[in-house]
Amino acid sequence: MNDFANRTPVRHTHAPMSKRFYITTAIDYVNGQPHLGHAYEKVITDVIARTRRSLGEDVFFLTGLDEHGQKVQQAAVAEGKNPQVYCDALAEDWKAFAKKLELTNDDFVRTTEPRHKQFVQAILSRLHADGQFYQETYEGFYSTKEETFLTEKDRLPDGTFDPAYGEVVRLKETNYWFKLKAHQQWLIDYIEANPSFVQPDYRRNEVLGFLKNNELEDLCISRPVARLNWGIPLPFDNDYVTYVWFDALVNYISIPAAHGDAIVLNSTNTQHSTLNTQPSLWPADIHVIGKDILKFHAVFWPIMLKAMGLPLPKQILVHGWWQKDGAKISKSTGNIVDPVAVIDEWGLDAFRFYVLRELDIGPDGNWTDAGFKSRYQAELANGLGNLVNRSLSMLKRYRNGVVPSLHDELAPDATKVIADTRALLGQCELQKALQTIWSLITRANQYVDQTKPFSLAKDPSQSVRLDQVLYNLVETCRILAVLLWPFLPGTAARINAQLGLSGSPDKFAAAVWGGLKPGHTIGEPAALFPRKDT
RNA sequence: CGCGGGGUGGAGCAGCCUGGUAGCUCGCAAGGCUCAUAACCUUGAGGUCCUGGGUUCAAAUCCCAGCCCCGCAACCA
Repeated sequence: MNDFANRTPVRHTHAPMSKRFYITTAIDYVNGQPHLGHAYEKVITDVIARTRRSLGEDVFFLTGLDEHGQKVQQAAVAEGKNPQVYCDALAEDWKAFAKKLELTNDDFVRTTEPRHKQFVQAILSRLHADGQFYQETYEGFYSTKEETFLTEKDRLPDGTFDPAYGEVVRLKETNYWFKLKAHQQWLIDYIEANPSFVQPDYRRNEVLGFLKNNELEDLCISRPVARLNWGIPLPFDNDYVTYVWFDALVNYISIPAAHGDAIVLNSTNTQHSTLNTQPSLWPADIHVIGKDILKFHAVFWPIMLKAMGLPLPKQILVHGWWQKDGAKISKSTGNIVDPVAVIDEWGLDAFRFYVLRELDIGPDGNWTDAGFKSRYQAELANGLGNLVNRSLSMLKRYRNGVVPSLHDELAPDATKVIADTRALLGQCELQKALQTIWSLITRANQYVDQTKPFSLAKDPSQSVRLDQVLYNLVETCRILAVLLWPFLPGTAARINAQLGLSGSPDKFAAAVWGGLKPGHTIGEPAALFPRKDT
């Protein structure tokens, strides 16, 4: 379970000073159950991470948990537990969830860990010393029930507040604020000059629209301990804890710091350091997030980083939300998809395939059980599974499983698909990549129909031709395993095993025609995606 | 004047930025094949590309106006 951290030092020794491909998911609020949205974001990120590794890059993939805040505190108290004990138990569930999804994360951050808290305090001290914060007293309407300040927007048309807020009182509270508003124009200029910073483009436009039409307010970064004590104390004022921004977002750099990233460690010092500042992790290459937290990542976070003197992440990749059966996913109405239940029934790869194939990164999507079954049956069972099964079965039956001489009739098609897939993967076009890979499956199935190996097998004079056809088919299956590995790692491994190959098809470099050697004996064919007749 | 997303053959979608025979998956119909998970291959039927204007030699695609759906705040990715 806790093998994440152990991988990192090993990789470090290989390339200690070169920039690694650093990709993150948002960290999830621990006080909730993992659901489809969480699974989706993690799977997307995992596929990108696996893709980069397959292409030979040194990758660091981070995911984790946000564990501070009022809700956790309250929930823990309600159960009569210490908040840390409460979080520790939940964190095990989330780690199990990551394992269920077979994520290849290199670390798993928890914001209650000392390594994170220490870094947060260090960076807060540094920024405080730099004069980035100031204190101000805010007076406003406060809901004692919800423990939150209300704004004019929360007023009902008749001027009152919704009864759900309970008693609303005027309250004065002094807090620390981060100087955000001064950087508005800088951020606009930056986003305009860097079109790939926020993707897809329509999300970028949304951010620019927001920035151009609204005046930024400075960011309140603290809460009095009297109101919230489950948080990281401000190092310069123990009467406060830091609020979510300087806690959760900072995970993206606190973990690099914990791994010795020089550029991040330097940022906690006010004086210039002679440390080697050659980057190893930071800046992140991609932050994968949901559309709901776009503002935090595309507005607050860049300005925070600017204040810290750190470079900005290269890209914020924003995905959409899932609906189920055309309606909002809602626990209260029972309109939910339980990813664990789906995985248990259909297998992890079927789940990964559906969410990646059904929905492009960006738009909202719609989960339907019928659609899931349809894709499982049509694309996985009848498409991929059947092609591999029929190809290997014929080699087994007609040639006793021995790979014949090289032949390259399908090589041009395969090579084209390999090149296209590679280009699409480089752009994180996961859905289009899958469509492209499937075009090779379709091509191979057509090839069977056109060449009729089962007929050739009945005519001894066609033996050479049969060898040629069989080689093309089996070699195509081998290449498919390599192309599919980032998406369907288990299936790719099973194809490889059925081909009698050792090792994992996890290197894109192996996607070159002619990899299967004549004389090699394949393993036993077996259905990859058993048909489900229910 | 809330904001955002969308209206394309029976269903679900792509195309629209960078105008030029309307494409994909599923479903349906007919045919072929039998190696394979009753899977595979071919062909076909089926579309006022929401409406009305405009620009253009040419608009699903650009511009204007309108109509209609769907989300919107803490269960939230």
